[in-house]
Amino acid sequence: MITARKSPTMADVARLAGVSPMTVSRAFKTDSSVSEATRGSILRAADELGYVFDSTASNLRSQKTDFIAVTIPSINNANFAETVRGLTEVLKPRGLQILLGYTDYDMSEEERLIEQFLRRRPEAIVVTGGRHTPRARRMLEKAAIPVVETWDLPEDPIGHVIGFSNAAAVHGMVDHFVARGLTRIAFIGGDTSRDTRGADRRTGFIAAMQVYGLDATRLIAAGSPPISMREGAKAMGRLLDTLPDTQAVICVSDLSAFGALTECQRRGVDVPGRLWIAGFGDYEIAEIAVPALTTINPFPRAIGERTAELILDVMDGQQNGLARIAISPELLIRQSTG
Amino acid sequence: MITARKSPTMADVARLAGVSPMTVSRAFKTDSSVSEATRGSILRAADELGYVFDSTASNLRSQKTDFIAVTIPSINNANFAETVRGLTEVLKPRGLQILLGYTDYDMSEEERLIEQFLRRRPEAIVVTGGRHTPRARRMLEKAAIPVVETWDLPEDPIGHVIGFSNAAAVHGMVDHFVARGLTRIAFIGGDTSRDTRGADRRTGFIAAMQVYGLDATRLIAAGSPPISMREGAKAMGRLLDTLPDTQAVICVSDLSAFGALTECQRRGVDVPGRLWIAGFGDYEIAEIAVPALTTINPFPRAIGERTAELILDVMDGQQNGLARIAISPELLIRQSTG
DNA sequence: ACAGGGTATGTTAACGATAACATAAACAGG
DNA sequence: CCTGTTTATGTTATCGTTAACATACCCTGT
Repeated sequence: MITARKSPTMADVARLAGVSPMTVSRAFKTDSSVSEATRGSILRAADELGYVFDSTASNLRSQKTDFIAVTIPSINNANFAETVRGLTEVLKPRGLQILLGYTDYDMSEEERLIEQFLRRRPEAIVVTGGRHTPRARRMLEKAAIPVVETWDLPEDPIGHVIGFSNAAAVHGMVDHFVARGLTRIAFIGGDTSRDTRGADRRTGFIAAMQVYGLDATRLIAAGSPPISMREGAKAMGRLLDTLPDTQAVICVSDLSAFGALTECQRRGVDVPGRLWIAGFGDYEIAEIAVPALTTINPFPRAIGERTAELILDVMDGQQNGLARIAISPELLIRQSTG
Repeated sequence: MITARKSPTMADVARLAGVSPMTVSRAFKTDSSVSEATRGSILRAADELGYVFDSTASNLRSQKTDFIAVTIPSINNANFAETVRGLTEVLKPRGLQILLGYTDYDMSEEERLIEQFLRRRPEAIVVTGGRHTPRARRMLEKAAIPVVETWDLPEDPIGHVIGFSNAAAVHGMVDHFVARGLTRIAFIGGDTSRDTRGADRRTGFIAAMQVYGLDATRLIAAGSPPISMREGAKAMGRLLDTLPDTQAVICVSDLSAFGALTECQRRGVDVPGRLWIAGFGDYEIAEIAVPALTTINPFPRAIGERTAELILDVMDGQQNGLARIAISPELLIRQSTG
């Protein structure tokens, strides 16, 4: 800390090791042809000087950053975290690093992030969802790198797509309930379409109810998305107060579903005896709650893994056209529904 | 996509706008002195060409990356997520971007990450916890940037510290239970010290029990940290089977505490009637569970905010020596304990 | 009218690595 | 023994931006 002189460069290491800077550069990438003796003395010299490789220079000259930019709606969400883990796990062995940002479910924040990220010259960019501001969309379209939209199956994709239909998944859940003989089914979700995937789930609910000619107006709006356990509980309170004859509730996520369940526990409402509750996402809480919650597993880890594999294929020239990979969510029937 | 020619540079923009590249550079940083007319025509030219500012070149020349490197143990953890949110919120307005990586509670993975990150020349680096591999420690010591260790109060810190004593926090919880007259208290945690903060909590538990001359051997090891809800439930099963006279259980986190609670629900064990349960972290589930869980709030958001503020102060030359900021966790007594 | 000071722009060189090309030495095969 | 190939290293120029310095012009006050 006393001597704050400039940090050493490859030239310094080269001088100490008695070789040219180019040889030092080669010694630092494992695949290159440098004799073991030379590499040894270079690494020793680097260690002695406390040399730290400078990626910023390397990035500029080689026009490669080894960054994969990723935007997710929230960093505090087990589902998106799993997608990021899937991505990381596949990309790390290839020396690619994730540049992660979260949008707080805000499209204009997403736009800001995308702009920032593209300036850093990532090798590819992964975004969550298929809806973006016009400017964000334009930036992605013009970016000369692979673009992957995930967690959705947009009709008019920008580039590659790896996801599923949120609407169809919830539709399938309604199908199941109707097949079991229920008719008075409600939906708890956020009160705006900030969370577009949540809005799609509500859309799927309404569409399914209408297919069966059932009342599709039992919709409880529970605050600004993403709604929390607490908001789920409050919404359930309102539902029990205003539509007490409801037979089943589908919640926009497992978190709100669990909150709803706790409200039933507080009020002594028997689940599933008097009311069924289902969620979305297959969070850990859904499996362990008492009763365990019926939910939908969208395979978030697989979304991340497939996305990473696709990116690697594109980089290797193995993938030519634009991919559109549909993940099939799985309906998990548990004790909370019958 | 048809024309894949090289992307335009400032020189191209300059040519089209009829100015020098330097003026383009100035036009792209808001604070600089460029006439409104010139800036306008430059931005128009940039837009026409689809120019995207190249940070990699800027970073190299200006020796500034505007990156703040941050490593956390897990990306799927509401507590660490809050810390990252606190960091982001304070750093974003200053144009600083977080370079986030997670270690999976693995010190050698942390070492790998730190090395990768330092190569990217961040303006500062934030790590979670005070224990690192010798090499990681050396790299941080030699890094010519501010280093902040968080979520802990290490005795021999590398640089700045913003955190709290996990041991002392749990000690305080034991104090409370003992004051309420309990003597047979157990601890549920992971079975290795991979999660050093979890291990510190167990240490604090044992120390406190010994202070009161109580049996400090009611320790249930529940798998590799961080332990999940499921593992918490399994551990509670073992506790009820082997030490049925236990009066209270302190769990290493709210997640395992909630898992433990569900096991009691499945077995018909009354909480808090027959057994008290407490957790750590003040996750949302602790507040909404029925009964609500007693826990400890370590103010993860504040840790992030204070850390970011400290970094800004150091960068502004407002902070000279090494900071050591102690956060005081808050004990939250809820229905699950009495 | 002229020194003094700000404002708007230009010129030059450099940040630290490496792609592309060049070369010397070692080696192999007929 | 000589040509052809491989292996290990060196030389040169460059990636795209901006720090540092230079300059031209327009004020303003006395």
